[in-house]
Amino acid sequence: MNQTCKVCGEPAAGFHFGAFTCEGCKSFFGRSYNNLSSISECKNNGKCIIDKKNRTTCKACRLRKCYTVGMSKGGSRYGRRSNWFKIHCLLQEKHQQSVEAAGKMNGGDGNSPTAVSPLGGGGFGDMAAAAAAHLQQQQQRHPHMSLLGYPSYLPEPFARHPADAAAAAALPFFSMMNSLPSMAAAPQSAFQLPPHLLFPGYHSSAAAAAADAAYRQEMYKHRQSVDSAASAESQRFTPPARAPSSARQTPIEVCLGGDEEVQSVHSSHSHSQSPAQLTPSHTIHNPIAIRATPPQQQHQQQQSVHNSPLHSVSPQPQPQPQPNSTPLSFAAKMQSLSPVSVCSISAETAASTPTPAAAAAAAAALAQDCPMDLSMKTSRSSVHSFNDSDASSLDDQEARSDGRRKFYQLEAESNSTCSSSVSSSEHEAVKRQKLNAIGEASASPFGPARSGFAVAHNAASAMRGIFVCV
Amino acid sequence: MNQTCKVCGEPAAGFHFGAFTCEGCKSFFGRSYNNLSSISECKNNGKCIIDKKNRTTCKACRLRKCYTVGMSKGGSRYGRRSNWFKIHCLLQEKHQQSVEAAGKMNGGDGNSPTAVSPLGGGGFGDMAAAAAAHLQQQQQRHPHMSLLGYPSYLPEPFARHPADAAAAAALPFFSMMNSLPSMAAAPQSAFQLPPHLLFPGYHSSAAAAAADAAYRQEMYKHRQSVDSAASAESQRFTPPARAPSSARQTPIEVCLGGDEEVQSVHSSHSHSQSPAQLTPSHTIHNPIAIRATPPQQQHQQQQSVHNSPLHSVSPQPQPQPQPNSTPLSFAAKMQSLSPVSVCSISAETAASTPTPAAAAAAAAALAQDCPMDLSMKTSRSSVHSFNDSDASSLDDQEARSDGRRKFYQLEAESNSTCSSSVSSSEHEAVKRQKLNAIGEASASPFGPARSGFAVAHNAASAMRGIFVCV
DNA sequence: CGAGGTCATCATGACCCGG
DNA sequence: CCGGGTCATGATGACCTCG
Ligand SMILES: [Zn+2]
Ligand SMILES: [Zn+2]
Repeated sequence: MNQTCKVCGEPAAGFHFGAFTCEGCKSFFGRSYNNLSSISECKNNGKCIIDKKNRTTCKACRLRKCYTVGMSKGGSRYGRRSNWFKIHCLLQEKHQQSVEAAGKMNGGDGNSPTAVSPLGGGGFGDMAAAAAAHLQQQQQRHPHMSLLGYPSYLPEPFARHPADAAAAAALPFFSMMNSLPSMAAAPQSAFQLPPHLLFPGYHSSAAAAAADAAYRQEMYKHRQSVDSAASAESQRFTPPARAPSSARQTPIEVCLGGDEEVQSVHSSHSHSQSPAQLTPSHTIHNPIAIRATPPQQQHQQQQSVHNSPLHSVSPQPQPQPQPNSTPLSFAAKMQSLSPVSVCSISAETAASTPTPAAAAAAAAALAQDCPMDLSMKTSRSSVHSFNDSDASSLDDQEARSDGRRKFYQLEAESNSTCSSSVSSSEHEAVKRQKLNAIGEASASPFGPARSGFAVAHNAASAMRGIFVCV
Repeated sequence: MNQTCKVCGEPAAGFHFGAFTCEGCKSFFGRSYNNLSSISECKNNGKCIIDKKNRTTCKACRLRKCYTVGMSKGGSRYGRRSNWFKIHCLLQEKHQQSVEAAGKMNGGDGNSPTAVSPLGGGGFGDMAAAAAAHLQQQQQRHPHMSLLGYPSYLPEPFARHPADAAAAAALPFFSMMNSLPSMAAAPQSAFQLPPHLLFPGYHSSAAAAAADAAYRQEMYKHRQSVDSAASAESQRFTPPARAPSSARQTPIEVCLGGDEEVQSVHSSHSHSQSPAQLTPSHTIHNPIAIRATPPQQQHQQQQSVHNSPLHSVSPQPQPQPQPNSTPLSFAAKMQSLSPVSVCSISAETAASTPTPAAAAAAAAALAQDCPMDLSMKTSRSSVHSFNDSDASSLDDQEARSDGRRKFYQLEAESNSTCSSSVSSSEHEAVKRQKLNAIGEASASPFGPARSGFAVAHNAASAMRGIFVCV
């Protein structure tokens, strides 16, 4: 390969999380992404230069550089080929079709609703194809904005506090970003995916700026949540915890609910009857919900999904408390950006909420609780302080012993037969703690912007197995 | 106590190594002092600000700050009171005497040979008293220059390479230092000990600059030794290793030789007959060779030492290959500065070399192999790669398996009865490795300046139990 | 091939003990 | 009281397995 780590310059071990990185930076990103609390602020205004020698000296700048070079959970691959490869192949095909379609009949605003990629039965590209088909159906203006972890190109005022302004000024091409708002706000092609997802090693300045903004935003949110653990603003979306009757409204349960009515390709039902009854963490680690079916079948499935009354997501309520054309909405949108966006949920499901209002709530809750992948364990063989009081069915239950834990809700299986999980092994306890950490991080004040992307949420949640969480 | 750590600002745990520090900074200094190889260069030109948050992010700057606030191995205490307290009490007394003596008869250049402190039998202050008495006898111009780890105030050209110049410019009061060369080069009082040793918490700018220079010098030496592991310049002082016949010239053996003819107060002879025969590391950990005898007796001992033909150190050969008045000699002197200087040798001895030439060689060798205290273990319960081939008597033997190991010489006991140390426990192996590391660090190109302080070396080596190594 | 888990290794600092 | 040893804890990254 002969590539070097885009983060530290060491010889790269491969293409990890969307960029060529070494083993160390790969592990670091995998560890740090969900664990912002372990990263302390840079003491050098974020201007640290990361190389092989001092990559461990400033975790903030290292993570920032990870984002800058295009790393994200969304840039990861599922299956034998990388996401990048799949999307690249699909999108090239798609772009070609779109171009020739535009040249032939010149329809629409460029997002001509062409057929889904005939690239077909190869077995890859399905995920992006599904997303493309659905998003084209929805006629979204910025379909890629929250797809695959890539935030929008919208420039941000960058005036949260002086340090932010300084960091923005330090960005090499940020001024160029500001001078091209139209390109950023209104991409010409509906499937103009970010180049760093299309071509590894290539990262546009806009991508770098957006990644940097995403990183800073994430850190900002984290700081907010750390500083004010239980602020009043976080009450806007009160977690409906500990109420089994309101299970329909818990965020993850919405993700996983109605699983039985969706055919499962990599379903975990086969071994879900194990005596331990599979705690949620285990469930998350099941095969990822990427459909490996050909596009035609995928199309049919989507149609069926849309025909089902449970999946009536087309007329979304779109609750947007903020106007979306003022500069403030820009900031609000920026605030809703999350550096990592694809929420890998096992047991592929669709957003199967009974009512549109519930669907919107589910989308909002999704936004609140995602990203929620339970990646690498950060601690091993340590008993921790988790109380093994009775641990009756992690689902819809609030951890109540540790002061730092807020809540967590998670439906272990689609059908709620798993009401008595044993949670015996500490392995699961560790993962439960991770869940708590995620819930804690997601409890940050995150109000106005979350619903601003409800439409994207719904679009994503209508896709089976792919959940885009901003 | 209500003091704060002078390094990081955390509430201090006590007075450690010459400054009020927290537990962390104390441990860090104890670990890092002998272990420069574990400290990588600062990526921020040494301008990192050390506080509680980011004290672990830049070890170079942390260690530099440790030196800046006056920490040194020589600042440590032996006994119930701290070194600082002892010297403080003695020197205050001494200074008072000197002042009133100067006011009365106005003799000499301020170093009036007054009687040694009558503070006497209290049991503390003896070490400094001995040093004071001897140094007054020798009429050294800069007696404190290499005493107790405090380097001279000589300014340095600071033009090793551009980074050095920048670092020097960053020093707050360095320009002031350059404007006062006379004060720095010729202290008015013979016992004008550095204020940071007299008053904890007080650090003059000169002290800070000198500490910084010492730190940079140490790092420079280390870098040199790392870059060119076996450079030609290091051959100038070939270690007389592996030759038992030349044991008289091995550096440490010179320190410890002739021990039987010096009365031992805290001698380790009582338990030196243990079956393991006490590897050198163990010997170093014996009670430190600070005389606890009253000054009068100390005075007599010194006299006897000087009367002995073995200790004819008064007419030192003073091999100085460089002239000592040119600017180059400044740099050379600066190069000879070591941040930590008091070499605590167990089994208190005097420099008992047969010939003056050998005494000079011993001083040079001392300078080469000190500091050599074997402080805290850095690795535990790891077998390492040390070859346990036969390990016959660590003394005067060269470690020959590891490529990075250079040599080490150490006389375990004064009388060479310990020719068959077992070195069975890996505990000792670890310490042996530390010895190797020290030898490695001291094998750096260090030529012209070492002998430049031969007079100080001899003065120090003539003092029993206190060895000043620059 | 890449994601994620494992675990040897190391740095850190709170704690303890001996002098 | 301080130097130094101990060791629980956390971070790191090379290596491995699985899909
Ligand atoms: Zn890297
Ligand atoms: Zn400190």
